[in-house]
Amino acid sequence: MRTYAEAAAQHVGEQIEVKGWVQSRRDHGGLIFIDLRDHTAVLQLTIHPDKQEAFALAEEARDEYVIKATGTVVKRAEGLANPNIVTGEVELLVDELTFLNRSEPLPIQVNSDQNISEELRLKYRYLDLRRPKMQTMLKKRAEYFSFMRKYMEGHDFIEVATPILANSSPEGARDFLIPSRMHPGKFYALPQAPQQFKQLLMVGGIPRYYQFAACFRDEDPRADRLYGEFYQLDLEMSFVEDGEEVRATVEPLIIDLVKNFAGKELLTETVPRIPYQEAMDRYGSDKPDLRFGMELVDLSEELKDSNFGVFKSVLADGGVVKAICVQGASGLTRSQIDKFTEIAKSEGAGGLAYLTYFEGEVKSPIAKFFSEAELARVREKTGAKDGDVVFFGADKRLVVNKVLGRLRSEFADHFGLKDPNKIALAWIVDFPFYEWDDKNNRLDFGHNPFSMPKGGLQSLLAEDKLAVVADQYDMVMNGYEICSGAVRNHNPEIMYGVFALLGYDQAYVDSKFGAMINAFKYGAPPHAGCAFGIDRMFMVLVGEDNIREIVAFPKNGSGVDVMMNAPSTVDDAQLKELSIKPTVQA
RNA sequence: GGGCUCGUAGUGAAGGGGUUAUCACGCCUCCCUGUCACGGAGGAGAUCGCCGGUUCAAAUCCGGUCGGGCCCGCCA
Repeated sequence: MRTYAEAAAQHVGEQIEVKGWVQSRRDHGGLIFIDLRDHTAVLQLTIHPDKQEAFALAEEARDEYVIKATGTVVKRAEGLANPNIVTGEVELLVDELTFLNRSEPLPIQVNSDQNISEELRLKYRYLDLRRPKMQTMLKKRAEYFSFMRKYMEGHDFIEVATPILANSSPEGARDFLIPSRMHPGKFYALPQAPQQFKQLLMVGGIPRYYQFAACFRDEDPRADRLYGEFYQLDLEMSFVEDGEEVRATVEPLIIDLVKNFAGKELLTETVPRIPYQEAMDRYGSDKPDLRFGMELVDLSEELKDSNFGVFKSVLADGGVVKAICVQGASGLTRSQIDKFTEIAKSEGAGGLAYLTYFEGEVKSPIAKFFSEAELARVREKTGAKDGDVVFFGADKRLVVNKVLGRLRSEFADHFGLKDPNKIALAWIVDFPFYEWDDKNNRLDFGHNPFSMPKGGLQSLLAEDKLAVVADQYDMVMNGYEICSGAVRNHNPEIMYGVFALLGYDQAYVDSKFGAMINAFKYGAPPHAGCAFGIDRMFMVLVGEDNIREIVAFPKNGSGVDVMMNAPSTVDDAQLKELSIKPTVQA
């Protein structure tokens, strides 16, 4: 069987057989056309009444019937070609027609561009996948995987599969637990990432490992975060002591993907390395979108003597006053500004003060609190021009950065500053090893407890534990975190040390990470690696803003597979075998 | 767990206290030999998510509830 695209191009004049779905049927009474669809194209079948059996069937054909037709590929007569389809120069003059399967009227239309609710698309995903957009997506995704695999193989990475039935990990996300039949009362867990296994591979003498790793986390989803399961391009390299070596190894792959797979333009050929603190100060985010400017400006010094009560008290409490200048924002309506204010509040701001520059004047309810000199300094430092608006954040540094960082992104969306044809990459480096947990009022790990503190054991002695820096790095693509990695801690002494600072003793570390810490005692090489969130990266590369668009069978926002009805109840016999007794009735 | 938002024939949308709830696609019947999102004539199909309240009267207003989406929390 030939594809329709081939048939059109190479088999004119020949007798061929085609199979496919009825895309549409046009019945002219004495002549019937059927647009037949396969995975390559749509081909017009022409059925004349002199082929009695075929014609009778053609009258019965409906959308999405699966049919087989034999006939002759003929060039269409002058003026009858259809330039809108690839097979438009030809048609199949049908001799015989067979129904391979009928179709009931469809719950969602396959041959239409109309919007369909995601709920229905997911319920009838097998129909949704027939649409050209989804067909293209799946093909593109396969190509994407192939692209990455070739690169990894070409750089001496060895693919190793690690267990799916693994152990519950004490830190991190919520686990998916699997009850053990053979060991009643005990549980496996699906891996949140193959972190420990890949480090053990390094100890096992594998020089470079990679894997398309399935990762499982039971946390609430987002538009850029799948529920339950997702894939990482997971990799690790032994005898690496400097994270730059990992970054330099994988960076060309990502650049190649941007330029040659996605066909997009890089904002800068050289990928900047931005220290975490600098990213927070300048962009208010550890995953800044660098396609646009609108950087945060610190005005604490310039406004330290202002008469504005809010700023005054914040600065007195050791807080900061920062601002972003939004170009052309003077045209925002009151209700639009209210919306941005709500967003600011949702991130912890008390309100949203601003200065509007319009027709040579500064207009603002708060302008009267500032002296001419102060206003001049604000204007100079923010670079505000006529038509711009300067929005302020005043609070503790962390809060201000978060609020203005979010606003920066929201304003960029509003004003269309996120060029879909451009990709901006950055490495964010030097993450803090520890951070302060406000809720529990204690020190906690910032990111990954397995990364090496920069400066090793010595660094842990620092007075300010929050100043300890992890040799850890994230890659950011257009404001999305697409990769996280680190130079790992392969030294048992330092491992015990980083946990000791949080009050965990040696026995605790042994009990939780026994296999790994034990392995480190037998000649573990230094190693480093990273993992790319490849679903999310694919989403950004193909310009989608919802990650469910690029997955064949995603769960919905409530973690439900609406097509398969998972999760579901199970037989009592199954539960009994697993020694499980539910405390709630579903 | 919290905030915002949406829910009207199979699908997508319009309407917004008062006659028979509007349109497009799809579906059914009939006509049609060059269409290609064919065309023409006719038809069926909706307890306006659910429950309650206000009212002479609720799809419309109010309260609750269920379901979807986005966000916060969460995601070492």
